[in-house]
Amino acid sequence: MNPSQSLPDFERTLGFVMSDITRLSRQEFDRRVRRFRVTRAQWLFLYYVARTPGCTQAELAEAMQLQKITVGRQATRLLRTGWIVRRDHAADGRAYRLQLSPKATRLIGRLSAVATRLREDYLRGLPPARRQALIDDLLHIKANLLRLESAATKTSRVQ
Amino acid sequence: MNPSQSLPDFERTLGFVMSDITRLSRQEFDRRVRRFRVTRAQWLFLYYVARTPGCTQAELAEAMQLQKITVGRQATRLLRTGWIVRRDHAADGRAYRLQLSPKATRLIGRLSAVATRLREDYLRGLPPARRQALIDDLLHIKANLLRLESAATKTSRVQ
DNA sequence: TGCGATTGGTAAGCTAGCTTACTTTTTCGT
DNA sequence: ACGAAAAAGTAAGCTAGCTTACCAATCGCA
Repeated sequence: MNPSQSLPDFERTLGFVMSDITRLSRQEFDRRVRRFRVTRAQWLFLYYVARTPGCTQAELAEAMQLQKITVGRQATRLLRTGWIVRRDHAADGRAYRLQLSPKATRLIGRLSAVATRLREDYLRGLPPARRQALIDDLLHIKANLLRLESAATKTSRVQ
Repeated sequence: MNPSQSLPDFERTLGFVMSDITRLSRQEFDRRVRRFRVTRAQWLFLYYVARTPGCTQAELAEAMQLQKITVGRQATRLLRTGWIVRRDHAADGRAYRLQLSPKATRLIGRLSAVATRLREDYLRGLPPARRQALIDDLLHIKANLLRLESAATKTSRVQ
């Protein structure tokens, strides 16, 4: 008389497993970097800025696939806590240019090492060939989703 | 002179691809069910309640791997909009029992069909054997993460 | 050259997660 | 049988995402 019998099995479907993995790895990562007093969202932000120093907030929003308001708020928080600096854009009076502060520059390397270590930990026991197949298949799925997205938003995609 | 060269390649690492997939599939799902006026978090909540009707909020938090306050707030929202009903627990004066309202019961089947269809869409072109390998590998990763989690929280896991 | 459209950024207000702290009720060991 | 510990739920206040709406600066074309 288990009432769940009429519903499709979902504990093992892709979406559920992937969101489990996303959640678990986020939690584990957060545990490991808690001592740096920076959240995962903030670390990601800093990571992207490190890759493209001097970028504007709108460029960052495009790269991180976030709304520009989300980026703007995060930038304000990171500014307040001294992880980034905002400079006026020389050629565009509306825009800022974002740079890492020195202490953020020092931090990035260490956080990136934590991420690499975590990845090694959760991939333990998976042979290289399986890892490659896994990433290939996930990229295949991502391409499918991008196709669905562009089909759905051929009208007025507003980033 | 690309400043990113000193940082490890990450666009193709597992974490980034999986979070891309999670985000893209969430967005696509939201697009497809927007007409039902229910968010993904709310649909998930209803789905779990459908599987275990009469559960308490604490049981639901355990099953969904959320904090009980998160479940409690969502329950309040869903109550306000008439998707669930709360009954007093007969044997425990502290607890509620959660049930789907009739309109939610009617909804679940349709939403579940949307999810199934979406899964078919984003798996298109991936042969059954690859699908099986993919889910096996993801479950392997999840098991690794669960081991890391239990190692980290052998002291005072507070759910 | 000037004006309408686009773009960079912010504001307000929502959902949804978290931690910490609390009240009330129940459970369980002595 | 009673008192301490555990458990169910809520409150407050945070991060972080979203949509919609809005300024102000810039661009582009007629």
